[in-house]
Amino acid sequence: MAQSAKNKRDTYHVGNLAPQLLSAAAELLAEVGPAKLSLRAVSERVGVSSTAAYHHFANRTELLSQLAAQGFDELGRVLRQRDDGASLNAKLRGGVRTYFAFARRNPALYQLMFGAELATEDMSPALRIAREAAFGELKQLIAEVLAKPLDSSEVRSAALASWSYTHGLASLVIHGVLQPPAEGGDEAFVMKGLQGLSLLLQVGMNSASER
Amino acid sequence: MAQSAKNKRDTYHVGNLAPQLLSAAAELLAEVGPAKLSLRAVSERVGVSSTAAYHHFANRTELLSQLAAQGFDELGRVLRQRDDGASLNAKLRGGVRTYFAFARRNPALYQLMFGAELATEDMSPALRIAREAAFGELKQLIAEVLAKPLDSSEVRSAALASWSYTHGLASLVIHGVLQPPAEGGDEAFVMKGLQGLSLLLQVGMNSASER
DNA sequence: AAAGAATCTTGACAGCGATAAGATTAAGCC
DNA sequence: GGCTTAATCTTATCGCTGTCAAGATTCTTT
Repeated sequence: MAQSAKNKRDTYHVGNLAPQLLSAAAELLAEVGPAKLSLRAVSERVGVSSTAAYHHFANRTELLSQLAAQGFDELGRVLRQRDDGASLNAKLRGGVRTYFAFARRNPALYQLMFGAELATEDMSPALRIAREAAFGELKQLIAEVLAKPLDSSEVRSAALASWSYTHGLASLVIHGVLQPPAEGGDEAFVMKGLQGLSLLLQVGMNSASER
Repeated sequence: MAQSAKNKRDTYHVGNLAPQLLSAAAELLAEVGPAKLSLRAVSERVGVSSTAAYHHFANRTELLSQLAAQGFDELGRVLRQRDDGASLNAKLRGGVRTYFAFARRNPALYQLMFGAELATEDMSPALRIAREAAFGELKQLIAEVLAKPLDSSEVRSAALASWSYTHGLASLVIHGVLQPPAEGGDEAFVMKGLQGLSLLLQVGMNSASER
């Protein structure tokens, strides 16, 4: 009669299966990665039949989409909480560091969020919105650093470009192409890259608006 | 008796199956992407039984690895041919443009080269070598732009960082997160990002070696 | 020409996503 | 309360996948 949480888990009707499936899927995702995450394994972990999930999610893709959307929500959240008193460069560095740390903390989730698995044109609207919101946080941060209006063209390119750099670095590290040196850790690694990039652009970008 | 090219393709012994499988796989890769590339489809395209490939490749992963290695070879090749008389910034821009264009031209191959599919610790040595060689070309280019020794720490970080930026941009575009605007095309898109990044780093990186 | 190795096919197995049809429980209605 | 209906979960099954084992065919070597 307790209408919310059902305790009789030995047979049949579980009750609020969807969230249980989602959290089991999140666990498994971290363990085996996005490609090898099977609905059967998720169902088994919850203790339910292999096809039970289909009454709560249209298919595997929808379950993964919701996981990814949760990821973008979380990413947006960590990007939002920043030190308002910080200097401009501290703000920029902090953002990059936070983003990179998120990716490193949740490599499998990050792969799912930015991988090919969900990158179809009929992508879930909720996922698309969550992603845009996360990118919005990023633009907000860049706008503060540049002290320019949020939707100016400079802010957009700069946000896009700094996103590309950080995402690229995270992606290369997560996929084992690069590995941050043991000494100094990720922090120093990311910052050194930023410095290298700064130097390079100083040398190689002194003609402003060609073309 | 012609020992190299066998023409009797109606039955049995095909002869030099491996390259045929590879090129069929390359075609299919471009059509369906790395995740959905099945050995059965490859075999069928060549006109051979589903398990024939196992006499030339240990498993699916090895076939994909060879495809990816070919990709890195090609990438290294296009990066190597650059205009020696160009200015520093033209050289840098040219490299970025070439790299990005390669990724755009072969999105599925690029996904395979940098995706999770082959990113295991027991990765094929040949693939690892091919990847290192391609990165070597990149470092070479950056060394020229910076006019510094090839294995200096500045060149390494700058190469790594510019790679991260370009890879990140390519990755975001290929996975549908960003899309280059119709007007101007990829070229302008990439360059605008570089400018945005340059501006941002000017503003946000004025303290050199903080910790 | 015979023997052995290389190459390709047939047959089979387990795991996957997904659908259809049936069993069980909950909720709504009188 | 009891009946009806909808929601939930299970069982059975399909087609597809990678992979292995065993047999058939062809090439190579002697």
